[in-house]
Amino acid sequence: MTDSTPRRRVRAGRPALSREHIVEAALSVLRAEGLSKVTMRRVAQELDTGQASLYAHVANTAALHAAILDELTAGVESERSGTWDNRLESLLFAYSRVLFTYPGLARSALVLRPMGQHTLRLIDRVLELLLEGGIAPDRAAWGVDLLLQHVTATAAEHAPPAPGERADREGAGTADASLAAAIREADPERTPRVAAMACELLSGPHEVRESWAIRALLHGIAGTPVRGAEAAPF
Amino acid sequence: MTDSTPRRRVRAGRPALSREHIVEAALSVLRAEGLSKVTMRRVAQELDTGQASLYAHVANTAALHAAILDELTAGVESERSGTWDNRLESLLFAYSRVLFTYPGLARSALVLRPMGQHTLRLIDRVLELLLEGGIAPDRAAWGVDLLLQHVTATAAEHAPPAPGERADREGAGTADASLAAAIREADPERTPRVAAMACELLSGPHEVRESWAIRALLHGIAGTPVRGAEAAPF
DNA sequence: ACCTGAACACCGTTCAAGT
DNA sequence: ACCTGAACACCGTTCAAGT
Repeated sequence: MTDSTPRRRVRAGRPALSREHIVEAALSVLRAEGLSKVTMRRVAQELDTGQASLYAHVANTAALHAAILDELTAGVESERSGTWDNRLESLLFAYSRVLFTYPGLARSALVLRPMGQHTLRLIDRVLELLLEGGIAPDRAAWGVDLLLQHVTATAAEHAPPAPGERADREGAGTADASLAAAIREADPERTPRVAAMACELLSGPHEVRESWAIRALLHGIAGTPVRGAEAAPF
Repeated sequence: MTDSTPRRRVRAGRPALSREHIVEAALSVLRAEGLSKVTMRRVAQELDTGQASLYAHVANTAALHAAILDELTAGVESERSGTWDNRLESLLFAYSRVLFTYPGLARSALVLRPMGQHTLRLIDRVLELLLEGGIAPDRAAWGVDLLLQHVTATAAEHAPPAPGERADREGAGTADASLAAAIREADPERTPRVAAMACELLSGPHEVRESWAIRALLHGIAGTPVRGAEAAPF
């Protein structure tokens, strides 16, 4: 907004570097080649400059990834009709879809804790829906974290390797499969319950489990007092 | 396992390399220098060999990290007395303590999904306690995931930078602080609820929030039917 | 079958020097 | 103030050659 006169000197058509341009370039690299290629070097190359130039606008690689995720969060919206809890679920699913599209980003998100404007909007919207559902403000405030954490962690866990993200012979994609194998082959002596309940542990398509999880979270958030040390009624 | 030997005393007479020796060496590097130093090169150096040698016993770096975490999980146990839910909470806290000690490991755990014998034991124990609490088996089976996911994600989010894990001027440690700042400075126009509830959003010491979260999860798991598509009663 | 040195193909970040 | 090339200090993984 400050520079209305782009001084394109070296090479025609090359605008001055800016945080905005950098994030834009990073996004295009992300879409084309996956998060593993969103490196300072690769993004700088995309902008026809040296990697060192980016550090004037972005603190480090983690900050760049956080900025990307916040940008992608801009498009996350809930359905406009339906009950509050259905709209909330659709909002979380929309966010989940972004994270599943770029699993590497989901994996970083828990650490990055991106707090850009779009992420704040998302938090605000979740809060709004929880309050609309009549959930006590103090429980709603603590519940937001729980809901977004769950969605993010789930994407990090279950999302397939994705575009250019090392789909090796045994990448992150087989994590689910090897987990299933480990549970199915559980020793009935050492881990009797896992062995006995292998079926239940591995049952259900992802969507159904996810829907259950969100309902369980809402149920727990709504029904668990913040102050009282007394046990919740089971 | 004996540790706290500053110099490589491991493989004194250079016995054959084995997966066990490698994990042991990796653990000692972890304890001394943090996860970021648990690299194929550094561990190989610890064993006085070339990095390529490790690949005969460990698939890749991720597998090595998973093996380490499973090993650390061996010591995780619940208190022996108290109500089932208090014992469960103590079990989760014990696991949490391991993850908080090596935050980098927590950060990887969601992706790694380590499924060694000790992790299976932990799952078995959680299942046992849920069933003891009278929670329906199908809900308990799906609930285990939710509980362990939460603990892991929380450690990944909130754990401080730790030993040798890049405690830079703006490492992962300030994530919490910058998040707090972002919420406190939230624009009342764009994000009115975040601005209005900043206090509630940021309130409470970690332990209290964590205890609330686990109670909320248990409450939700116990009270949310797996099959029924009907909304849970709020 | 296991072990090894060396190489390949990358990283993030810093810094002195330019403009 | 911004930009740059070059360098520093690392990575994971592969591979041909050894034993």
